[in-house]
Amino acid sequence: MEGSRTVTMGRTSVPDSTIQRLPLYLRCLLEFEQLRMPVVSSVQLAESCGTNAAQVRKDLSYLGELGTRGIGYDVDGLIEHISGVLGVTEQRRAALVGFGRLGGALLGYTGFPERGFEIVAAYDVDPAKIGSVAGGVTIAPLDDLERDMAEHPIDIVIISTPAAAAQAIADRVVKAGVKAILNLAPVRLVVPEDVAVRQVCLSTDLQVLSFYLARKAL
Amino acid sequence: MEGSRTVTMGRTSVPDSTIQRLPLYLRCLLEFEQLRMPVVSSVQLAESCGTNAAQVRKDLSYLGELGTRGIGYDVDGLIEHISGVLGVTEQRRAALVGFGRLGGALLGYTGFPERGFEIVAAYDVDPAKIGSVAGGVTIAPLDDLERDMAEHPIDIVIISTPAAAAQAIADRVVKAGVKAILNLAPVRLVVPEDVAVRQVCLSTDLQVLSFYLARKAL
DNA sequence: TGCTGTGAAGGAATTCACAGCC
DNA sequence: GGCTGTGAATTCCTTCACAGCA
Repeated sequence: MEGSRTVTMGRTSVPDSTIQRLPLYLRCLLEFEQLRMPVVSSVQLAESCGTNAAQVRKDLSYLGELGTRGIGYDVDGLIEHISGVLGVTEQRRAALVGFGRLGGALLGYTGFPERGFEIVAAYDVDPAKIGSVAGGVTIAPLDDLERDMAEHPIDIVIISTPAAAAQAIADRVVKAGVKAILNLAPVRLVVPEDVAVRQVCLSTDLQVLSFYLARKAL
Repeated sequence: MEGSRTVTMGRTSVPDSTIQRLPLYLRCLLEFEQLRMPVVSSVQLAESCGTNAAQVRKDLSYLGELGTRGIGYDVDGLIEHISGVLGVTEQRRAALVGFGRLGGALLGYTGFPERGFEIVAAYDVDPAKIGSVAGGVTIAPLDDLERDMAEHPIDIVIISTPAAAAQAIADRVVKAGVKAILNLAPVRLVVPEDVAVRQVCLSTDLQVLSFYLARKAL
């Protein structure tokens, strides 16, 4: 990852920026579905997710000819299709490493399953935490990680350890065959290029906001 | 924000993409500082934050002529300068709305102050939570929000309520004069264009990772 | 007529390559 | 010689505008 710009997809290729918007489209479509709307236009979809209609049409056209001219997009069909492209039609198996406050919050979060994810295992090094149960999983010692993953493969690992421990964890899970990591620790992970990493850092986002405040005040 | 691409900055303008990398540079520079390195080159900085040297030089050049040809960038000076541009030289005051598991984790997080932020107030609607203390602040009833903010202005509001409540909170804090919001609820907030919003959604990131897994498996 | 799908145009961001300075 | 700063070139993304179809 890190450097890749587009991803081959069937005969054509989907830009990275489009991929990042697909989850957003999906979320909006699910709202339209709950409103019992059978069809949406690119204008409606754009409005509900804060883009413009041309963007929506271009993005969706990368996935195929999903709409009907003169009518719009079938909501259920589009949900189905985008879910398929994102690979969340069946549940993805995630594991959590680092059962601190943040890790605990994630284990308790009930929104993942309906978005295609389930946290099926959690690990920590602290003996005091091992054995406790949260979100339906029992915290296991970090040493079990490799054995567990060999028995029950994991799609995505979520790292919520302190910064200092994150790289070592990444190395271990990569060696265990994991190809996708969500990193919540404030460090840039170094991984082989066939491993996808996404970095979430609230401090970074806060600093970006701070920049806009600073500009505004000038 | 939402739509803005570049931001005027003195006589010139800084691309949005550059701004998003500044916090990353800052983090790496702080590591160099701890290693007692007085000077870094664009190559070193690029390496430590996973970009390339040309990118680093371009980005930094938007902020002024901060380096010395033949030598590199003065670490302390650059930290100072970027902190200034990001507006985190003095502590920013943040307030948290929604003291659930995630909100609690944020209040407990000790990393914010060293990155220029302090959570100075926290609110919730649940009477059972009001009055409890976490991370040095007492959870106040949501109704106190406007009065508190009138007395002690807040720079940034962090919304960690359920999705359904987020927009109403946003409306209230915007009315109270807040110009920057970090939204952790999985909904697109609608705000006036002079208000900056950043959306953090782990499900979205997980789905993007899932996409890459799906492509890999094809 | 209404709305999608898409080539073409326009605009941004990244990378290149080298002039300019230490 | 080494490294920054930056116009120019390239690549990527977005927007436009309209052809094509229900």
